[in-house]
Parts: sequence; C-alpha cells; structure tokens
Amino acid sequence: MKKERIRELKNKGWNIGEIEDFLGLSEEEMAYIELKIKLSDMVRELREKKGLTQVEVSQKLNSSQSRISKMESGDPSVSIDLQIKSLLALGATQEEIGKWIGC
Amino acid sequence: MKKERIRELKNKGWNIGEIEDFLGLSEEEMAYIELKIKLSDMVRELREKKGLTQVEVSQKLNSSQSRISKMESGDPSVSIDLQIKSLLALGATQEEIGKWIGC
DNA sequence: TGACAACATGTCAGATTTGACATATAATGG
DNA sequence: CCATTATATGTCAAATCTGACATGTTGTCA
Repeated sequence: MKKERIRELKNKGWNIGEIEDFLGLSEEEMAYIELKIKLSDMVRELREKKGLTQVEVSQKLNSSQSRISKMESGDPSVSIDLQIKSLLALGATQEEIGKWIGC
Repeated sequence: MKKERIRELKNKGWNIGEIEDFLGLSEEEMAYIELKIKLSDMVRELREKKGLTQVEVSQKLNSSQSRISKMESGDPSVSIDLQIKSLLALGATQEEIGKWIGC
C-alpha cells in the first residue's frame, strides 16, 4: 500500500472520486482496485499458461487485442464483468476464481 | 441445472446470445449467470445480516433502491462490478467474497 | 540492421449500465 | 379495513464500457 503504487495507478487513468491524494482513498475503493488487479493478473497468468496470444483470447471473446491488453493491465476502462468473462472463456472454474480472489 | 431454472432466468430478462433453448447455453454463459446469482444471494444475505434496508445500502453506494433490488434478484441490467462494489460497501472482505464464489 | 510478431496506448461511435423516478406489490401493525 | 414500511418492476437520459481501429513500443531471430 505504498504511495508509489497509488501514483502508478493514477498514471494508468485511475482517479477515484475527485480525490487527489492518497489519504482520500477509502478502504472500499482500495479493495475494489486491488481486486481488479488480482483479476488482471489471473487473466494474464492463465492466458500465458495456456500459451495463447492476446489476439487469440480476443477471438474467443469477440473482443479485440487492445481490450485484452488493457484488461491485463487493470485499466479502469475495463469492467470486472469482462475480466470474469475472460477467465471463464480461458477455462477457469468458479472455484479457481474464488481461490484467487481470496488471495 | 434444471430447465425450470433456465425458464425462470429467461423470464427475468436473460436472453443469452440469440439462443432460445436450454441446449444453446454454453458452459461459460451458464457459469457467468451462476456466478452473478451467487453474488446476488451474497449481497442479500449480507445486507439482511446487517439489518439494513435496500434504501440504506443504496445510500452507501450513491445508488438507488430500485437498483439494489434488481441487483439482489440477479437482473441482467446489473453488472458484476456493481455487485462487487456493494459487497465491499457492506464490509465484505476479499477473502469472504472469494470463499463465496468458490462455493 | 530489418522484418516480424506480440503487446501497449489512444481515440471514438455505438452499446450497455447507471441513478433517478414513478408506480406497483407485499408484509406488518393497528 | 387502512397506514406504513420494505421491496419489486418499468422507463429513460446520462454516464460508462465496448469493439474496432490506428499507431507506437518491445522483443526476437536472422
């Protein structure tokens, strides 16, 4: 939970509420972002484990390479919905997703 | 995984792809819907456990009572994103969410 | 070096989701 | 029975997310 991390997130387009500094982030807001990043990492790991390219995954989803890229980097323009759909398309089970989220 | 359940979902506005009958639902589509329903149930249980009304939860979220209601019934117009945000606003931890999703 | 493949970043019109509101339907107590 | 409170259902303009596309960057192999 370093300032560095926050700065990094802000640079990626995150701008929680109107708040500008670290102290303004509520527990929930942080938890939400952390969860999204967890799912991002899971998508990337699962994809790479399967030896697939972003283009190949995007085709399974009727999406596009750029969206998969943004998804894997935790971009704020990508919903958790899409992350979940991607994980399921990659063959993840609910149990696996649950375990990953639970840390 | 009964036909009855599918019919029930269809009546709630679910219309997966263009497919009209049970056999047309892919594994992923079913898993996605099941996950959404799991989260719906978790929101309702947690809210009731805390003795809160839908109006009270909606205020925590800057949302509205009608949206909370739809959320708890797994309405297709409500995103998993909003469900997750609700759970976090109700004080759920990532661990709890993960455990719930994992069944 | 250059060609190629995989991934990242930026933009935007169209699609989906949102809060808000009106209104309907329970459920409870008097 | 009538209030009152909680929840459900329907609608819609505004906000957000999406796929598509262009283009930039990085890594690798010859």
